[in-house]
Amino acid sequence: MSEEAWLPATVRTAGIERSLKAGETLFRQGSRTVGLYKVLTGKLRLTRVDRSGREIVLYSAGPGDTIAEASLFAATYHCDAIATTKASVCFYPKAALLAEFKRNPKATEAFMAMLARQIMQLRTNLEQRNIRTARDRVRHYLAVNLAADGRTVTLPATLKEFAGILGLTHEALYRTLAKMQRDAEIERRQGKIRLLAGHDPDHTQPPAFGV
Amino acid sequence: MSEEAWLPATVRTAGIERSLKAGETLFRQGSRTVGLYKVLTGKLRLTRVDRSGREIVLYSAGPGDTIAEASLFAATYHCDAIATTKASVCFYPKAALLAEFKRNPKATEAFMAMLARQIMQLRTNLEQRNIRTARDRVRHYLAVNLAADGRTVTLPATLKEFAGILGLTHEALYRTLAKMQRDAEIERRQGKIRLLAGHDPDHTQPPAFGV
DNA sequence: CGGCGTTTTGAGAGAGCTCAACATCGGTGG
DNA sequence: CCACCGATGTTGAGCTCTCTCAAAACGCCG
Repeated sequence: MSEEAWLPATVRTAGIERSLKAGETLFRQGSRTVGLYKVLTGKLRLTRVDRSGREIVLYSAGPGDTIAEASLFAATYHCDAIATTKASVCFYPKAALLAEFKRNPKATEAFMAMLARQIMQLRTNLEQRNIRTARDRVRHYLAVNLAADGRTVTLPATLKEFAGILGLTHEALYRTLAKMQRDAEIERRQGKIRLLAGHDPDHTQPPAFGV
Repeated sequence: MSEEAWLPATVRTAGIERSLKAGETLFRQGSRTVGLYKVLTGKLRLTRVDRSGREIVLYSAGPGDTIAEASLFAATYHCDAIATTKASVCFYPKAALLAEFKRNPKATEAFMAMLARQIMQLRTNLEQRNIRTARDRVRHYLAVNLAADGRTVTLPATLKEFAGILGLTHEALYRTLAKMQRDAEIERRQGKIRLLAGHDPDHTQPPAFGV
């Protein structure tokens, strides 16, 4: 997840850089955990393979994101990490981090907060997967990932990747986006989507009180 | 999530018990966070309401589970907590916990580990939601929730609740279970499901290496 | 210029959702 | 003790939506 601040300088310097070619594997589900990684450049995806051999995307990590944090406390990784594009990561050994946490409460709290944020993010993803129609799923994604202007969203590099994140086939996504364009609900330009007037996003976490 | 050990005695005693009637709300999405809760008896469900007004279950918490941990670091709760049955919970004020974490590294590490486990759990749920057919979803649930004997699974109190956890309509679940019984894949007896021979569960996290 | 992967569009089929009716169970009150 | 009532459990039929398989532009890179 995107969080720059939690790594104290002492640990940051212990990081070991590594670069990966597109398609290269960083770690596999089941292999022993050695530490966590921070994405410097490029994109990695965290995936699992279901029983029908289909690859499902658990998370798509970009620069600044940290991956495999949860594995700090597990013996083995619980998903695959594969480079989607050429990428470079920084590796932080498990022992160094745990030692640092023992010493530095600040770092600990920041790390905990990051884990907490990640949990919320995952809950949001889970919510997303419960939406049945492709159109509403796209809408939900847009609502959650709106830029500061409240009108545009930057899409993942390829639509195929986007489809994977949404849990749709790419065909279904193409069709849905095309339909939404025809209906003047969105506008697509160079990897960005713009919501058009009359189609305000519903805020997934409204400041709603009251029973 | 189920974890008994992370609460140090000093904080445990700061807990305030509270009981809820079936259907009563513990907290609502959007309201200010005051702390986290541990379920003592009964069941609570964490839900969100999607735009179509449908309630979706993010998590179903039973005795021993802790809920709203992530909210420790957030200003507002990000989902609803509603008692499914008559229930009692123990409330731990945010400030007390944070203070304890500053003092007690052991507690901190245990809490972090719990967050990490929860992340893994959520990833598993996410994986589950990617399964399209009801039958495979049930199979996946069974595989992940098998008791020690490797053959039986205790279901949630009602099938409706179970359907919610699986992200299916209750009708679809009824039909699927009935079919699986007809096919002699499972056996249902008093709230439990038993896998029958010839239908070994696939282990979702196999000790698989290779590649 | 020739692959190779992404982007599109087409047609068909399967699976769950929706709406609807009915059975069953447990608790409540007459 | 029994009738009533609400919620859960169960089954039926039709519909809609995505998935799947297929094929064809399009873009990029060697």
